[in-house]
Amino acid sequence: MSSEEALSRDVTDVLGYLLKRAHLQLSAATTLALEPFGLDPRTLGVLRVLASRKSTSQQEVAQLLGVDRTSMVAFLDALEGRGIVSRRPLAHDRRRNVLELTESGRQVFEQASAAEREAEKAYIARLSVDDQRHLRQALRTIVTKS
Amino acid sequence: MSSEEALSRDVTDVLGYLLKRAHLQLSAATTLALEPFGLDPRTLGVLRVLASRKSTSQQEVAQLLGVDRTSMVAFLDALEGRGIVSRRPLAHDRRRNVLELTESGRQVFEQASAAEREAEKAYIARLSVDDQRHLRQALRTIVTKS
DNA sequence: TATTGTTATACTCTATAACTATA
DNA sequence: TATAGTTATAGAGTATAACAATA
Repeated sequence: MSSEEALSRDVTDVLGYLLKRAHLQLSAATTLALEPFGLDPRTLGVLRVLASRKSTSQQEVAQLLGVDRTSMVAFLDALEGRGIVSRRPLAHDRRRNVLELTESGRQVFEQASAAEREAEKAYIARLSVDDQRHLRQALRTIVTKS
Repeated sequence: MSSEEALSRDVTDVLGYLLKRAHLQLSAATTLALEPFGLDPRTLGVLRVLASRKSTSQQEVAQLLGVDRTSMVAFLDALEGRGIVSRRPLAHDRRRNVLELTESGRQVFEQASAAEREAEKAYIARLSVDDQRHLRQALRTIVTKS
């Protein structure tokens, strides 16, 4: 590669910058949109996993979200304290906790999920509908391993 | 929004997840690719700014990269110690430091920049060339403010 | 002996405030 | 008084190690 080529590379040519900035910008917008519900994007992610499964353990949620199991404890302490999630030992393996959305937890989740979706829509509103679809699909493709 | 709609939303439908994961995955790959040069992606970003400008102050670099000016100090301490960047007070305003890539710094930058580019190419290799272009363009569009 | 949840700890990254030297 | 660089400090987020209860 010639020196001129390297020199001509702008910050907005660096994919890492673009992804980082896009993530930070959207994250800020989503955080704001979720504030009225007392949730942040990561906590909503926990609720989403719980909403999509009949019964889940803390470790299972952690693995699905790609976070450490120790990170789950504080999340669930807060969610349980607010009556959004119930946590009780599994009958036939008392090491595991069974996690479930409460009825009010499910309502909070659905409202907050809708707010998150609106924030995303607003963030990519400058793209055509086709470009929005292509962006999502391209990200899915590169993010999916193997 | 109906309950079924909210429930059907998978993690890979959430744009925030996709952007976060893509950023983390690419960041890991780029970090690995830059290791032989003793650089990480953010430090290479500093070098890129210096390579593209005749003369720069620490504050100017910080603003261009969107980081705090206090973050620059440690980066530049390390880069100066390795003889990659020179730092001297500006003659007619001795509060400011003039930052410049040294000759060997420029070589390191160009080699590392090429390695970064290769890592990016590999990361999005599963997309068609057209889709790669569209992805970059879509990200530029949404990241660019106003 | 291995696993789940928990706690304590440490490490990275970044932001805030205060200090210095210059202007 | 305002600004550039610096330093010290604190906060968020995450990872590691060790522990108790259970299998």
